[in-house]
Amino acid sequence: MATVRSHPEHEAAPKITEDPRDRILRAAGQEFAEHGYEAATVRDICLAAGVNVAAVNYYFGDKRRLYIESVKHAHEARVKQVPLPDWPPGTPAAQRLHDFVANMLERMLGFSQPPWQVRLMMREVLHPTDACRELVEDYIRPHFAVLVAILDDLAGHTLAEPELRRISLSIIGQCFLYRAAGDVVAMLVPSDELATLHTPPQLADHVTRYALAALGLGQPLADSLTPRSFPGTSP
Amino acid sequence: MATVRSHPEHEAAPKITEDPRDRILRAAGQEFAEHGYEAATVRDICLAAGVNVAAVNYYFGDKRRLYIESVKHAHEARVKQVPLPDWPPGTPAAQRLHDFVANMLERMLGFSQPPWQVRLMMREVLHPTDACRELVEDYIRPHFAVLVAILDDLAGHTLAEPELRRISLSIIGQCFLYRAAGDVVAMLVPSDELATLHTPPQLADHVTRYALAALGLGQPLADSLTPRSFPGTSP
DNA sequence: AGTTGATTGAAACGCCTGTTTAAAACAGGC
DNA sequence: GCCTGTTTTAAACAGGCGTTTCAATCAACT
Repeated sequence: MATVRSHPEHEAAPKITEDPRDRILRAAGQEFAEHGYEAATVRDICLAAGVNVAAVNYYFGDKRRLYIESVKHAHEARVKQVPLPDWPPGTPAAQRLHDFVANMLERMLGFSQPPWQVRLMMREVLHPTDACRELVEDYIRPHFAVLVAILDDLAGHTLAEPELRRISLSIIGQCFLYRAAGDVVAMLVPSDELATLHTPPQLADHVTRYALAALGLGQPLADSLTPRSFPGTSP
Repeated sequence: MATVRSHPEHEAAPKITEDPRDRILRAAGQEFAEHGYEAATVRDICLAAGVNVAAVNYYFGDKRRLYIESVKHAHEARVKQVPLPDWPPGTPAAQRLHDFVANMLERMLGFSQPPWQVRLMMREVLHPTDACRELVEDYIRPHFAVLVAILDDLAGHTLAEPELRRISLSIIGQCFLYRAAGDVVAMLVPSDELATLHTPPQLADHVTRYALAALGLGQPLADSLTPRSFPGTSP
């Protein structure tokens, strides 16, 4: 039963991952991300990983523990892939906000990394299981705290924490929509507009401008040409 | 076991739905909403509906068609339950925006109706199937158009359609987050704060204020006490 | 060589799935 | 009453699921 690895000598063969455990973890992540926990089958995972069906029991015990391990695996890989910028002291809060939003969007939508990792984590967010609490504490809450701190600076420390949290959630929600409901967004927006205006960089600009304008720190999105008293009444 | 029918003549007994077809549809909606299409089982649905397993085949053909029918069923019920306000002419756009957001939040989060209907539709948004296109065309796109029109009025017809769409999506995203990732939000926000500030009415106020401020039509969320040039640098 | 213990392989185990069958129960018209 | 068409029933079907078994294989050590 003991999992004794058998690479006693040189372990410098990082080209192809020949460790069956890692192969299973990666294949499981993709299958779980694509079909969900219940619909993904152990047989398909093992087929994709090129191992026998008994391997998943040998290395992980059962399907549930394999799932939890694969979520953690994807999560750790993602943290390494797209770390938050390390801002030098004195970086303006407005720029940090823009960087933060761009980073979040790149992490959620970017093509630079395999999409199944984010899809897997997204499933946990939408329908939490045991693996979710760990995900929140290790990954989401720290990011959330950074955003709250940026907004606190941005507002000149005049806003209470609850209000900062609400604004943070407003910003996150805008990014989240594109990740979680991207297919529907694509149906609502003309395809050419989607390709030009709804890319991660463009969206980062938009969300940041929106937030800054709402805080009274940037110029409003609509440079009011109508009287401010009854702005909406049609002429 | 037998569901004895005893209303051959007058069918004016709308209290309890005794039509097996409707019972199956409702039970299927709940099961599909809770577990998803693949994980929900025909047997559980029939058990909940109090009918034999063969009934689903008799009335709907197979599981897939039952699913599509149950999505449409829930969708139609929801449209009747929470209709958009019918604003009298001259209603200020700002108020229409607030009403629209409040309506959307009530539809997504409100306790006044069974939650499984929205959960079912949410699944379609997050992982579209055949039933999704119909949902978008009949339900989502008209609502989206209303929001775009409100924002167009609000901005005094100075913004281009693409920009109006982006702002609309920003507003929708804020509401969407609470519905789709509500569990994670609850982990990030203290529970007392959640109960007071993150209720549908409170959120409607917040999202509306946020939007109005961003458009330069309301007072900014942070009444800038810090210089506007480098607002974020810590003192 | 032979031995040991970690890995792998093919096959089988129950169990549950969606779907179908054929007979039974029912309603209404004669 | 009998007959007809619709609805409901219990039982079975073939197939896929997660998991287990046990013998075969392999690498390393004596």
